Amino acid sequence: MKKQTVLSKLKEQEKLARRTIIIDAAEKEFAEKPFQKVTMRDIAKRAGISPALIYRHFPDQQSLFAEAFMRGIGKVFEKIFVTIDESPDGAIEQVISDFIEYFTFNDQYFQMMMNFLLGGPIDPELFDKLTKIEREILGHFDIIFIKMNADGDIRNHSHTLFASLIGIVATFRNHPEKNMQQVLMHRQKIARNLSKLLKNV
Amino acid sequence: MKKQTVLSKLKEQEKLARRTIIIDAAEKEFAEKPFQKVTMRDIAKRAGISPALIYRHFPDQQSLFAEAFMRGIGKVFEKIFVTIDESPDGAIEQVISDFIEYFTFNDQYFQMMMNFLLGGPIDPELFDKLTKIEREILGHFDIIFIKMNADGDIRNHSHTLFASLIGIVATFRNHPEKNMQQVLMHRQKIARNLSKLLKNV
DNA sequence: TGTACATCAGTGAACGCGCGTTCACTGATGTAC
DNA sequence: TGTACATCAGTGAACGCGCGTTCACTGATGTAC
Repeated sequence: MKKQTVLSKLKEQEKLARRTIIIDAAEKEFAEKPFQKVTMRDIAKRAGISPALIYRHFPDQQSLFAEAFMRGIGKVFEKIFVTIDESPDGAIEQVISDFIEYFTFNDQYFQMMMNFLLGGPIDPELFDKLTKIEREILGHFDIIFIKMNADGDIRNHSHTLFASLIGIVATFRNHPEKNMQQVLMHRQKIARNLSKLLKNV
Repeated sequence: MKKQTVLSKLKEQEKLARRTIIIDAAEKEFAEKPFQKVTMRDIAKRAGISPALIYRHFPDQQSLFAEAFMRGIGKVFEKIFVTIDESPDGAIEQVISDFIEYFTFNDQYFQMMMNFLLGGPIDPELFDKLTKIEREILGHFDIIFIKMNADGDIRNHSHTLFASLIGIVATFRNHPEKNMQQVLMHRQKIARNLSKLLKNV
């Protein structure tokens, strides 16, 4: 292997490492305040770099936020998908409960998801990525209902499940200083009701 | 009746009329673009007045938006409440369908609702009003389930219904230039599935 | 090995814009005497 | 009935601030000869 290649590989890694540092910094900021309030300056400060440097790694704010979002939700859904795939009956209760729990303790990502869903027009490339994720989720939800031998339109059930989960997290939230455990319990209670309903399909 | 009283009553009416004109203008703007993009200048222009004048009637932007929102959703829910009250069985399908239809064609208000739900801290007075509306809605949803002789925790069913409705509207939306009728049909399809599930409670 | 030049990560300050809100002022109408 | 003064809706322009993004520059490291 040529020396140049080695060096350029190191350069690549370095670049990647910097990207990671920036995304980490962004995540930390998101954890502290609503993501709408997180500024490029905040992130730069947290990462210990100049704001301008962020633009050497991401074309704009939306791209950075999107990448942080992808990385964030990637983890949960991988776990959820494994649960679905490995369970003989699709483990609907577990899936619902994991979904609720994750988005309760990572509200940043829920907020971002809502923002992508509700917010106006976005970059087409980003739109494609999000559509792909949504399809993946629905695809796996289908598996649940197939394993349950559900009657009727499987995809329709998946849509119902997905929408209801989103709705539960969107609707019941931190009233001024109600703590997170209470919110979680309330959501889980409604979620259990939902599970029960969906068991009869 | 004294002349002064008459005059001051007219003054009052005039003032109220101006308020109404401003709210109307705001609603018209909301109908044309996502409410986040509607500016005070836009509204003033639409109402044919100076931006500064708005501040003689509303202390700030949030108050104006909130009032427009209240007026907007007030209409649907009144109608929905009547449906519930007058139907022998609570008319759950009708209620679900009306809810979906209204928020499909009045997405502005849905967006505002989401904004209040998700957005951080708001004026306490406004918060109270919104909480009151939510309670009213849940209270009427309770009536549905009572009329249906539902088993188990009634309020929990109402929460489930409310959350799912919100979720359906939040989740399935205008993909770039999919027309509103198609979106409505898709939502109604999921909503019918939800109705079916909730009939078994 | 030494020198001139290229590359490129990295920077702090500045640009530019949007937008809520306020300011200082006008002019019409009402009121007191 | 006429005059001086008060009130108040209404205005256009300006203030102020936040924040994404870009600019012009620096300095370290690599490369060619």
